[in-house]
Amino acid sequence: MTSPKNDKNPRTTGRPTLNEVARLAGVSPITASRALRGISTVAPALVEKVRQAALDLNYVVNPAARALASAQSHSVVVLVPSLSNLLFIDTLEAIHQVLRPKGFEVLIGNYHYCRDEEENLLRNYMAYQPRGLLLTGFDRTESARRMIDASQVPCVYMMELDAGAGVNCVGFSQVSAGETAAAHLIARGRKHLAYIGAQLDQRTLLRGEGFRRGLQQAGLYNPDLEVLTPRPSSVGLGGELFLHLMASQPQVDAIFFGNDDLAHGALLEALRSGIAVPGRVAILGFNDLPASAHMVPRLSSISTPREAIGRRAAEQMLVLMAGNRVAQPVQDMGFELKVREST
Amino acid sequence: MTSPKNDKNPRTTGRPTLNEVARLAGVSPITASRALRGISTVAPALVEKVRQAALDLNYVVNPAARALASAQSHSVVVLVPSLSNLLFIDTLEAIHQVLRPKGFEVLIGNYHYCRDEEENLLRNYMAYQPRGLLLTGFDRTESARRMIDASQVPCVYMMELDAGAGVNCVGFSQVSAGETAAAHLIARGRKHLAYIGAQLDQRTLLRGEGFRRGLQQAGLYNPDLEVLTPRPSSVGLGGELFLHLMASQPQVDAIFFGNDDLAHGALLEALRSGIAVPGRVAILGFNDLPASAHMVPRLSSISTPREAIGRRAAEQMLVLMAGNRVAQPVQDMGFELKVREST
DNA sequence: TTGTAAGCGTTATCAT
DNA sequence: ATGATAACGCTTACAA
Repeated sequence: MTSPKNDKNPRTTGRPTLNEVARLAGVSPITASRALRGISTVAPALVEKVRQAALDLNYVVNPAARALASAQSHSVVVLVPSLSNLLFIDTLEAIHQVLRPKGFEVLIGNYHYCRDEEENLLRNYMAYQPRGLLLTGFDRTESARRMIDASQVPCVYMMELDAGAGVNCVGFSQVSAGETAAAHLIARGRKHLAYIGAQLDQRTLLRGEGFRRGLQQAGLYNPDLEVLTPRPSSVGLGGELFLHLMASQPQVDAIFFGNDDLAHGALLEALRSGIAVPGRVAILGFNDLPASAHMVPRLSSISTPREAIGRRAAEQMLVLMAGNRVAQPVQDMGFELKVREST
Repeated sequence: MTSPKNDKNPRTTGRPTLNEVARLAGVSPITASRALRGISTVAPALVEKVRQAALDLNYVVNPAARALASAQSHSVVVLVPSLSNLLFIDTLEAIHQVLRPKGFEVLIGNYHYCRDEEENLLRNYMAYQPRGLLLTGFDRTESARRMIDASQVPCVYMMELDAGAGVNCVGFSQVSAGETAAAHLIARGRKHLAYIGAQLDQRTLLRGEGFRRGLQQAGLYNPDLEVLTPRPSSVGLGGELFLHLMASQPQVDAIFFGNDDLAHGALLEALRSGIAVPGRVAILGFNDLPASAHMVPRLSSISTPREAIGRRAAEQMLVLMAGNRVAQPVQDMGFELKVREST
């Protein structure tokens, strides 16, 4: 004489089921299912009834049952090389914002700029039968590549651009960002331009390549002024590398940093040791973090559309997961040079 | 005459099932299930057989089927108020590090310091029947609270401490952190001490309260020197509030900032406008972000054990999810005052 | 347009 | 210690 469903049954969750919604709405379960999923074959009046019943019962679908019945999960895996970089946080936020309202759950993996770790994460997350893969760049192990191909799971690559057949990617040209940096500093009349990059991931390398190319075209390239280290990028490291370079190559009059953290460190050490910026040396950053506009002097930087990249990539993913081909598989979201006081 | 299972059936995933493993091992599916789950009633010899069969077939359990049958997922929901703060990133990383190897998937929700958004996330994520909840602090809507209680899902609260019965929490006393800040600045001989806090979450308020208490005990409290704004915390805002306070209350000779971002902004603006730090005004931050030690002057700050909090909270959760009670439900991880140049 | 029947892959229950 | 059986809550296939 109590509640009709057995609350003590450990196999139930105690939550209302689609059956109960259907009963309350006076339709069959499958009709309720269709109504709730917005399948057009259901009469508007019934849809309304079912909606109301679901609301009344506080019904939420059981994702496990749905996934089992349809052999499709609703999870999308996103793999990024770092979380301590605001860059990827902004991108992740945007992805969440697009995917969550559509009922997808986002599984985040951080591989700490390590190819093997990315491969591992991929292998692990594949067990969840993800509906989609959002990956960062194109630099990964052969096994990882094979897993992705073999899985047949739709994949969107973020941050970089690649014209390969069947590749969906959203980003910008890292190389031309580097070229733009070079052009800007050269236009400022600088003659001894250096590049400082850390955490040598593909994109840092690509930017350095663009920068070098720009210098070469102007006949200003000097390999001694290229500082590359695999150490993880940080404010402290930026300061350290800056001081070392200024001491060993005193003729340097402009430095392009692979990212803003490094540039902040340089600015701070310049202040501490009385090196005039941009008087003696111009400093240009990359990514345009929120703090950059407030540095002393205010840091010129190349602003990257990380939020837009996340949004667009997620939107592409939605199209792909719906079984369609995206109209424009390669999306160049560009970048913007912000000229402030440091250059 | 082809493969025994119909590869064209859209309802299957094409992956090997427990049934096939069982068949290969020559046991019943349930025995295979038990063997794979490490349930002790299975004979060692059979366990070995099943293990081998699973390996041979490259079997991975179907999480959806498992969740449906057992009414238990393997996902743990973590809700944080922000991701743009390195604080929570470090905590999340640690949580992942503990939970992922144990086979749990971590679902992250960012509620942007908004109680209603937290409530929404909670409601949404509850549909996944999470096995555990890792929440930030104790300040939430009544509905959220009720949902948590009603769900019976084990919960660990991070960042703050609370001696309530049956509450599992890992953090430190925000109030005594504030008191420590006051004591330090007072010991430095400062007489006009201000508190600047933004993004008025519970913890910022609590720290302010501790700071105020410290000042009151020394007879140094002045309500005019308490600047609280709900605007989101940022470097830019810190600079702005700093300049405004110094102009309106020129007697101020020490400022405790609710977090390091704000303090960085203050330091930068002090530099720009020639306000001597710590000469004219001492600046103390909170959280000790990586950049703090490199500011000019180097920022004194209260360092918080965010990584340890995440790790410990996840470990508590593991205990709880195993159905046990944690030995020490309230874990004070402390904090550490780092005295550098700015105070 | 709606409904019936069956099954997705796993685990709980209860028997042996 | 092992197994037969019946769910778990939903969706696909097909029928009406």
